[in-house]
Amino acid sequence: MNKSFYVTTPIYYVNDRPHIGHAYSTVAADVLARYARLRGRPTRFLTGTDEHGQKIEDRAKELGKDPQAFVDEMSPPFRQAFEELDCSFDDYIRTTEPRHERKVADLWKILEARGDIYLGSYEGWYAVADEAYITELEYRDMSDEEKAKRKVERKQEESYFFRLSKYTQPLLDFYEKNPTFVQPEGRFNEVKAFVREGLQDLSISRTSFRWGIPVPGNDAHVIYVWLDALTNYISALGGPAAPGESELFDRFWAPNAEVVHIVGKDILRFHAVYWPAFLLSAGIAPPTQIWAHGWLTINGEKMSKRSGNFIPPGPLVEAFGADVLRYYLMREVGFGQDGDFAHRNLLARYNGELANGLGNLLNRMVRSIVRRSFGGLVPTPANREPEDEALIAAAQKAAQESARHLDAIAPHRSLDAVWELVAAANRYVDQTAPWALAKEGKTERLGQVAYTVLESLRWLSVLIAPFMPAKSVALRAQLGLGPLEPEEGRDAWPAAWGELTPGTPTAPGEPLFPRIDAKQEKALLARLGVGTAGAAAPGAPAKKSKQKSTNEPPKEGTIPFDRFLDVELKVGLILAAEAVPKSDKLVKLSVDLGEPGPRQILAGIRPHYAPEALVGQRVVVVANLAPRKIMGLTSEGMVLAASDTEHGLSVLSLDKAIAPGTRVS
RNA sequence: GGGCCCAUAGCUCAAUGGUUAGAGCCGCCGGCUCAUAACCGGCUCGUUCCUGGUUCGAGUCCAGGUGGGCCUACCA
Repeated sequence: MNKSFYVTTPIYYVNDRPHIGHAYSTVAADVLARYARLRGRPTRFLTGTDEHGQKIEDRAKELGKDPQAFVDEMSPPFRQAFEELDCSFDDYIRTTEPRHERKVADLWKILEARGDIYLGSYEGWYAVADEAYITELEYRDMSDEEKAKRKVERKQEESYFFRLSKYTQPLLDFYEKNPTFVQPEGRFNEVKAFVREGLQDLSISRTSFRWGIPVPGNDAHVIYVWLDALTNYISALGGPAAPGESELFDRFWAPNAEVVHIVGKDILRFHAVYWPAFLLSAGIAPPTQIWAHGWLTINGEKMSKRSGNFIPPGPLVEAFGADVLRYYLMREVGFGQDGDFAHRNLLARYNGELANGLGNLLNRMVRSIVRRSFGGLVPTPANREPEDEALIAAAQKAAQESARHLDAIAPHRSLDAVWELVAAANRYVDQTAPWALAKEGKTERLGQVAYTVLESLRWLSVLIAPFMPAKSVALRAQLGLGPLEPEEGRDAWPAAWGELTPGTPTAPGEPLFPRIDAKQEKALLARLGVGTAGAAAPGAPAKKSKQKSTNEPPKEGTIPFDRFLDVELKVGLILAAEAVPKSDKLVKLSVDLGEPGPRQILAGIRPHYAPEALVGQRVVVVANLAPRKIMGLTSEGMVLAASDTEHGLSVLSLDKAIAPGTRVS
């Protein structure tokens, strides 16, 4: 278990402000890092920002700023947000730092020396927002809104390519040998399926903008942002580097090190396919594991700036404290699954689990029982009764299980296991009824009972430490203990019962988690700008719903009327039709939509209709569909049709001569 | 079109092929009173999506179907 541990978050693109999703990834990585340190493992935790690319260049220009000045302004809020969240990163890398840029160039030269880089040219649809070309199909399947949002444009440029195709088989072999390389497993299946289809060479340079790392030996090109960005994971360690050249690289990117990249499911392919391919080419071992977590919705709705549920972590930290937010994020959502961030649920968990559960346990014992009966000193344990043994067993089980789940990167399960102990301890207090023992003057037994609970609390202070570092310190302070001080090589996870020293003065203090009553709750929610409508009821969290809220929340599976109106259906008169050469299905139609000129629309109806039979037909056309290019031809709309296996396909047509261009409703 | 994943209580989720399918939350009833209107106990709610199959035994394995999510592809 003394393998060194290197955990990373994605580096965050600075064309955005920090939000709860960034917080989620980073907190998860922090929990793993803090846990590893407690276990005595040499640990390194990296986060940072991704600062190159066209989007940044454009945005800076819009603002009339130098790109460097712009990113210098945008990066610190991330760092600050993570500091506020008590994230214990050892390094914060920015891709505009010289230490990084140098290493990206080094990696490029290595790939080039391997013969895996060549100069070619590339034409396709380019999504400026993603800094990536998208396939013809992706383009076609994308809504207009989406295209505008992602700034998709046609582009041709000279480009360097990485021989990704060469790595199809090596990657498949690598996956075979590393069956837990990608987690969760379902995501790994998707990755494998993608690679199995065969990989295309990857364009890894751009000439269309300047804000990037220049290609070594050809200043006309800058290096593709993903090659740039992914390299951060090693550049921050001083890699690529020959053995002995960089101590960090030797230590944390070594055969005996465990390297875990925490990523969002949206960037899995870059991490699970491109990144290991680059590394294989460079003769560097790929990471141990890529963990793809899911997305958070906010009170049941997709997070977006427009709908006002773009949640920055700052106000939440202010309202609840970093630890509570961290706890909620890690407790509520199964890691790897999508989940919902619901303010109501946060409050429910706060009161139910933190205040009533752990907070009250500490309070009833330290501030009341120990203070009154033992003058605030940790009592001396006496003979153990079976019920005491049961609680000790519960503590041991909680420690083992929570560790097991953290080892498996299942933080929510880990907390589940810890709260089993909280519940067991509260039950134990009820069963043993220390107040009755005090009344009966059974001091010895009372001492044993109190000690057992205090020692359980000490264990709990360690078990919660990865999740709630500040609360761990506060809890330990009340027990008369100093903060945990992890040391490499010393496993601090609780294992031995009875390390709490009798006679230690406890320090009863304010409640660890003061209960939030209904009135405060209302005020808090108002301050956070959360209405009652959007918040899920406790115990009945909203299932993720795609609807935007309107006056009356629409029923599941329905859309509001105005959404329907977004689709412009019109009567179209087919003026001409011909089969598209080299296509089995496509028919090229010329359709009158009552506009100055006819539209060219492609339809996959060849097997069911002879082209000439279509001429003169009045059909229903989606008139405001984004144009799509299919087999080199542009289609400016869509003809509605229905099909089943029995009858084949049937085009919707009108039985009266309604004028072309008439709106269908 | 191809593929992957999922479906268990009102909600969120557990259950190496092996008793009577569990836990938390919500709800109801009761107890206790050291404690933060906290804590503890009890109760209600299940055709484990459907139909078949394998097996001594299926929530679990297999086939098909239904519903949902996702990946992928020259279906608008």
